[in-house]
Amino acid sequence: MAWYLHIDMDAFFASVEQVLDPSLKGKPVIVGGRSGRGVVTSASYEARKFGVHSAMPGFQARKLCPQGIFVPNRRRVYSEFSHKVFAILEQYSPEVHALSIDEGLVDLTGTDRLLGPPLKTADAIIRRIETDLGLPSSAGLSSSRVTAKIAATLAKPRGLIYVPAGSEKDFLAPLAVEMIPGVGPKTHKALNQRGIKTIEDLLARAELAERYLDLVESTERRHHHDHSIGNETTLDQPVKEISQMEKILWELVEEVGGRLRRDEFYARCLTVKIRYSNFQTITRSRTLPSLTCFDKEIFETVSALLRENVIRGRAVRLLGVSASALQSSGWQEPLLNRDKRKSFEQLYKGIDDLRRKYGEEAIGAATPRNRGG
DNA sequence: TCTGGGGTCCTAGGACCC
DNA sequence: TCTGGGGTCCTAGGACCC
Repeated sequence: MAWYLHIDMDAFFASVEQVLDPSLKGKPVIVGGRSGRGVVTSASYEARKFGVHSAMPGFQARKLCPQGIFVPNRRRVYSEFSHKVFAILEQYSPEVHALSIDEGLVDLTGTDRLLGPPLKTADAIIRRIETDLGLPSSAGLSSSRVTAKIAATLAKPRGLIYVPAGSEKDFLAPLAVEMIPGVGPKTHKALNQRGIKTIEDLLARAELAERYLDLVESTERRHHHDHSIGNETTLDQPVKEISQMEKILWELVEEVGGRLRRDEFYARCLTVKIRYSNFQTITRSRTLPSLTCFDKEIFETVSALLRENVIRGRAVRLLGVSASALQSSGWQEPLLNRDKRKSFEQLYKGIDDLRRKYGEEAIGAATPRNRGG
């Protein structure tokens, strides 16, 4: 019998902030949403009482919860805590999958001889995360991965739901279809229009059930078969000038290029993303004849894509750059002749080191980058 | 003061090849 | 003389997730 434990951290970013600053404990902490166009990325349960939730525009959160304590996003800090959480999970099973920064799937199949019954282990894991790191989490334990995930969601906050083998259908049947991961607003609406409101309704329509539940199961199977690295930014003010857009594009390129080199990847496909102020969004991509991880080459491609595709005179509110079809540089054939590539890599490594040491402004390149002069 | 930023996956059409 | 059928790659858009 397979046993899957799905762990989902409660209000993860906000909880980390409360651990790092205990004076925030018990208070309505809201991460993100401080600047004009920002949105909330995490809200403590104290803040949720006021109706604040993640993805909510900041101004709305402030209106609902004026006494909220707004703190900036600290992605790197949350990543470090995420690693600590997974380090704990890995002590209970060799099969641990990170599904996101704050969700993990632990395969407890066959661990009972060593650790005891899965339910006992599940309980031990969430206690351990709480005592070692001070972080609350919720969990679902089931013989199916999807059911475990749904159970973890229903268990929130600080809960554990166990779905005994054989009772999965009874557990799922009364739940709303939108509880199924992968069923978002559009699919939800489409299903509702056909009179399908619960998972039981869905199961009664064999052909649909197959489609959606298959879709869900395959979510688990399909790991990162590809991979991409991107950076995008919403502008403080919409921009109409190409030259201004290129300055911003250059900053995005430096970020993407830096990450490619740090993670030792070459990209074969580059994409530029343009969102106009009416929120219409287009992407334009180009597959390169050869691989690259160099800022200058990336910039040449994405700025060409921008110039060829942006509609002149229309205000742009967001620009993005992303690199995909990545290949690890560890085993990649040399793209340039060996010596040339080496010297390029040394040059870029030097630049990246300086940036790390002295900050982003320490060193530029012979391309526009100082936004606003 | 409408709507972030990081992603993954799926679909669908066209080019191109055999 | 019309018009097959399979496969892969590329591109664009969109749904969805955290």
